[in-house]
Amino acid sequence: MSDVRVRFCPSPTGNPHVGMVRTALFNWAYARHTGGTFVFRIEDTDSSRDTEESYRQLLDALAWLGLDWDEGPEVGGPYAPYRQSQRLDVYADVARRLVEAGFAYESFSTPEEVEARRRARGEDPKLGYDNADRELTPEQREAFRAEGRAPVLRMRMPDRDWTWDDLVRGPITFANEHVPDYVIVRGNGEPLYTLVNPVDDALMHITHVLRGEDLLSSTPRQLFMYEALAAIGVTDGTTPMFGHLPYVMGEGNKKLSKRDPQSSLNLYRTEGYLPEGLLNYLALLGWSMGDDVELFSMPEMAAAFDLDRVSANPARFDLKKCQAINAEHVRMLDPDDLAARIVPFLQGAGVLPAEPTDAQRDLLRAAVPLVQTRMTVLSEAVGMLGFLFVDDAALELEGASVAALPDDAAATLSVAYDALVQFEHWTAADIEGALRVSLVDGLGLKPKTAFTPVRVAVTGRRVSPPLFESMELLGRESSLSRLRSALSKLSG
RNA sequence: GGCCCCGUUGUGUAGCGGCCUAGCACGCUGCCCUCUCAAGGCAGUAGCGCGGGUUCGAAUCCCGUCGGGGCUACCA
Repeated sequence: MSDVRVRFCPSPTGNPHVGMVRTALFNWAYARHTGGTFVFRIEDTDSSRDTEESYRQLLDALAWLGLDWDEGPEVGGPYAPYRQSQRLDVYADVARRLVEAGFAYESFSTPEEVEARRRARGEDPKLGYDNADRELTPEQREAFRAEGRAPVLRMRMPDRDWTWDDLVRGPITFANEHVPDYVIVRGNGEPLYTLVNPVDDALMHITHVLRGEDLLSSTPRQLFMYEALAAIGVTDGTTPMFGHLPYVMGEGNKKLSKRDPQSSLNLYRTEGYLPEGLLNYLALLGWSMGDDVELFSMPEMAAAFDLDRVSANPARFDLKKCQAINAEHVRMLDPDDLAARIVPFLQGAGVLPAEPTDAQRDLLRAAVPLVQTRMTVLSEAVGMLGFLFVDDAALELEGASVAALPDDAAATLSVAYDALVQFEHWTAADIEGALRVSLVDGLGLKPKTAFTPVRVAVTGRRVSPPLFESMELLGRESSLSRLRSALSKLSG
């Protein structure tokens, strides 16, 4: 095992989204590539926004995706607990020591007061906090408390510039005046991200921080936090390397937001994307393997993943491309595996019962090769294969498909029935042969014209898996029964 | 407004000074194959934001400019 320690530390708010998954994936891949440790930490210190349901979904999402973590909820680890809501005493202690050492101080100013002061000085009110509370005397602080004010805690930023060598962007510098005395603890005593994130990264010995670009500007303040933590003896002073991942964009030029339906991981799960397909696509958003290879498994990605191939420019989420990548993964699946993955979708649609019979499982397994190259997502199996499992009497003929049939469709069906009913062999090749002789040769129809009415009669749709193979799987009795039934519907 | 990041076809990328008359994939268009739809095969479409430099030579290096995005909270 290498010394590399990376982490994925989402806040449990709302539903898991694809941008979050991409961040998790890159961290996971880097840990697996380096033989390091992947830490999963829950940043649930905002009691007003965090929910238990969101927490459960987070665990469920990573498990479904197969992004296994080495330390974190449910598996534990040397720095447990990994839910920040269970570590509040740690942060309270650190905050107290930061104040005692002079790195942090109590601040009573309200945002309105800060703005008013800046205006009075003829300054831009948007400049933010003005360090007014830095040197309050004990008497002044008492006076504020007497007014009923509860102070926040702010870091006392030293007067210097901040530079680091970003893992994906190279050297980045922020000038001193653009890094404010930021708040680390709320007036009500709740610690903020600005405190808990670097504290835990330091305590958990994180070596590489790979996170979204939105956190770029908070890096300077965290750099100082590391120094402060070392100075008060909380850590040994090691600071992680930072790498800021590009945004995942939605439609237009906006960052993909949680509100955007296209960003919802659950959507992709319910539509039947394969975890490996979704992850493969997401990997392409900001990383490339090179050598014109863009189709790979997660073990292959882990073997190849390196930070120097991570791009800094924002990538737009392209559903079409995502579908294409997923379809490739569907095709790469072993048919038995595909069949097993399809079962829940057929069950969910009521096509299969909760406990499918052996005959149903065999039929599905036999049918899978017919649809494997035709599917983009698993949920499509319901529409493609449903006709195989429904009772003959319950088969519904799609209205539009029936309407598009030519006028002589009934006659075609009649001839087809007569040709097949006297036929004892029931293999795809025999069925095809019989229908070609009777319809194409006999009636002089084009193959497409000849077979479409039969297809609609047997499968209920104009578009279906290959007809003759489908009829073989369906069996002689069902096939003939459906021809009879369609014939009477068309004639009547 | 200030700060920071980003800038190769519609989209994602390869490219890290000459192999680029810019490659690959998705998309789109056409053709082939064909029992429908797919898959597959073939062909086509479209790009280095702009302007200066540096250099014998720039998509690749530098500067400027324009454009896009993010941050600017007692959210993360």
